[in-house]
Amino acid sequence: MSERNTRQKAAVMEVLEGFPTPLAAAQILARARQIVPTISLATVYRILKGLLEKEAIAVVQLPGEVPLYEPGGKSHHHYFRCRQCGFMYEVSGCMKLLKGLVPRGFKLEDHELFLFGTCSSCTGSR
Amino acid sequence: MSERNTRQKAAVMEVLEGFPTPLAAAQILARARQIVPTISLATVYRILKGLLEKEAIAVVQLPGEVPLYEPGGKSHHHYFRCRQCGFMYEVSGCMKLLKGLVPRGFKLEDHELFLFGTCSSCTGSR
DNA sequence: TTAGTTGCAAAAGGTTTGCCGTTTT
DNA sequence: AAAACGGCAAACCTTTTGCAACTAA
Repeated sequence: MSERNTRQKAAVMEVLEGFPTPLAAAQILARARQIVPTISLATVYRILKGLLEKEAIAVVQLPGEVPLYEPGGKSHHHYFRCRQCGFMYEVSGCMKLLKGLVPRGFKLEDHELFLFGTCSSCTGSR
Repeated sequence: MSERNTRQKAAVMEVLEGFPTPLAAAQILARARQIVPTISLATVYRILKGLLEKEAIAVVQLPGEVPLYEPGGKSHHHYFRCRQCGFMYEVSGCMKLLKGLVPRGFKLEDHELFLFGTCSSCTGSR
């Protein structure tokens, strides 16, 4: 038989879509429990896995941190993480300039970019 | 008292410096054991931690993979990982062009970039 | 009815820590 | 001799899996 629509799946997607930044599995669990109190962490992981395969969500893998999840379908983007407040700002307009970085004969298929620094709220800039 | 010079530390550094690409903790252990057969994984981790603090080595954190370690003191660089053969090619000449990506008022302090694709050996290019 | 799902608990994989005996200085 | 250090095993954390009970269709 085919895939079922369960309260748990709906809750996970609702959490992901209702939050402005990517979330870790544990955070998703906490928020999903406000909707379906009995949902377990194992279920969250299983649902995330399924959603990833369907590309309904995407993973954000900051170096050295646990994976974060966000709704899929967004256009190509990267993140700027503020070291002061921890907030992750989406950055778009990523250049194809990267192509110039690889030697002749190399085929660049994909890339991952993370920016770190201080956001305008934290620097006091306006 | 101050830091000691042990065979284990020497072995870990020797492994790291003698290898062309970054290595994972488990790989470092395997190779270090050829020098000091009794060295343990816990010791490798403790030594790596100490070397990191002194910045004698650096970590390479590919998204979704275990941390890799390389000798420190290299100039700013990134990696191109070939999806066919898995080899990691060092890429330098990273642009400050990134600065144009962040909004006004944001202070860009650091960045992490990973390139993925196929290397020239694997494409058959010459 | 019944195959996909869920919860729970156990397992796994990687990294860290406590304890105590060993080694460098 | 003493402070560091190393080995071993246990602890930790996050993610995965086995299994019996549950539930959407």
